[in-house]
Amino acid sequence: MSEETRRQRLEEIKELRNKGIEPFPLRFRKVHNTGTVLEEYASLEASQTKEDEELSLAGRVMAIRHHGKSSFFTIRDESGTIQAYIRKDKVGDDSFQLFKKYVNIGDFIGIAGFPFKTHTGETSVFVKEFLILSKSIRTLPEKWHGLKDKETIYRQRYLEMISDEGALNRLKTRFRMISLVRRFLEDRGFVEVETPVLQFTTGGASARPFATKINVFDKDIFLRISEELYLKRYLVGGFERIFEIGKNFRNEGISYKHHPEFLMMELYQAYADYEDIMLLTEEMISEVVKELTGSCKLVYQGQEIDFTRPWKRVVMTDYIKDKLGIDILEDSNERLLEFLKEHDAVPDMRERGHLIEKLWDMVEDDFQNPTFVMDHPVIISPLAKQHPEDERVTQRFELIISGMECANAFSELNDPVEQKKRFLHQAGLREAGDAEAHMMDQDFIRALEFGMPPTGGLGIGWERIVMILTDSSSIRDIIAFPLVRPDVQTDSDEEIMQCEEDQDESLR
RNA sequence: GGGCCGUUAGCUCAGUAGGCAGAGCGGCUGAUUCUUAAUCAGUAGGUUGCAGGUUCGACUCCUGCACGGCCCA
Repeated sequence: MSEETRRQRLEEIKELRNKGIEPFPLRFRKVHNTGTVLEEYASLEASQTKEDEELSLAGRVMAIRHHGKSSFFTIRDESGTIQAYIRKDKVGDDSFQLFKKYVNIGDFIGIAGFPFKTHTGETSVFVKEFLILSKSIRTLPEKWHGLKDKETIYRQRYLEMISDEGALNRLKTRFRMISLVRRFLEDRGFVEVETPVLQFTTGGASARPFATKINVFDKDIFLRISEELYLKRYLVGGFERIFEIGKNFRNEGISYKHHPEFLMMELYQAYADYEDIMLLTEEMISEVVKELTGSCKLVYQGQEIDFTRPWKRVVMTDYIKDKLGIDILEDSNERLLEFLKEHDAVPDMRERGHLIEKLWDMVEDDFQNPTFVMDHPVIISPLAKQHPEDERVTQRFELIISGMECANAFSELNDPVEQKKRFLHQAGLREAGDAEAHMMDQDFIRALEFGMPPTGGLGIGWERIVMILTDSSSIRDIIAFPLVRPDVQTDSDEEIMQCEEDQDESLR
């Protein structure tokens, strides 16, 4: 085991302290970044030195190549990796011995020196002084093959970040994207607001919530499944353009595109309808894609995806009729069920809405390029306003990219009487055993009774879009710390024992 | 929930009709003042995921369990 390596490192820490060297000092004056240094001195000639320049860098030691009286090593900081060169005649015997004996791969060190280029033309730092900033007592994953084991990657993502630059960049893309979305919306007058995560009545989506207990009230309480119903209360209160970016929680399965806690963005624009929102969605997403990839076209899992506007629009009922020969507005429940039976796709719940959802699932995969699927039936859209030209459907759209639902939007239902009717229908489904049906939210109805302006609303699951931007096959690849089943062995016993052993050792 | 696959040194991976458990990287010791997957010599490191079973003998075959991955619901 590398238990031996750990003990060696712990021993070295003691030795350093005995020499009066603190292996975990408080701070270091880091002046330069490796990235900017590499850029700034790129034009040096091979073998050229700049002895009058002073550099101060810090980072993790990623590789060391000892050569007797000199050593090359690389350090990595957030901006990149740079090579450094340390030589006995430059730093003195003691310092050089200290480096050779006590600096290991994985340690953080700070270095002071000057820039130069090696004979082979690599920009490097000639070390005049160094300082150990943090000792590592565990072995890093192998440098060449990196970390491959999915389980270790998910449980110890920091290891993947250290050993796989691609993984680090995927996460950086995620956070950069969120920042771009914020700026985009703020530039257009949207205000970022917040809504409660803990709710007694969850709503705004069809999903099972996580339930917990709140002690002060001794009552069951849920984690939100969407932000919608509270955001609309802001509109009742007088806000006109709002958005929220935050985690939502759904107590459902995990798949390549589902994760129990996920990033949701919702926005609401008063006096707008779903047409306005469709244009906004196109503009926002294509701008973000272009900013992050430099192009409107990219390849996702071997398939080209073209974000060039305008995006294709498809009316849901027409598409299903063309594709499956089923009229989801007119055909009887028996006909729908019969068709689903033929295709071995009968859902657990058999209310009409479930049958329609299932039929849609059968064709959703057809869309690779961004496509708006529009005008969903009222029965599966309890929060959307009816279409003035056809009362059986709503002014709603979903955005499908690479077969994944990436956005959901509608002209918001603001008629309190109609909304109550829709909730009552949902309550009926709940009675019938549909755990995902919407809960009745009396206060929300009351809010609507005070009046909410006509409003267009939108929800985007940005994580799926990051997947596409980073060519990730699973949503877990762009969630830094995805949910994994607790590993009893390593998460408790072993680690606790190890802590105790370390304690014992330090007492000796 | 069902099917398939995986779990061997810190990491990446080999392995055998069932017959002493291997390599590379990393570690340690030594050599080496322009290397860059540095090189060279030596060396340590394993409850083969866990628990049973079959067998003279199991990393290998069987059963159960745990964790993970992929596909399906």
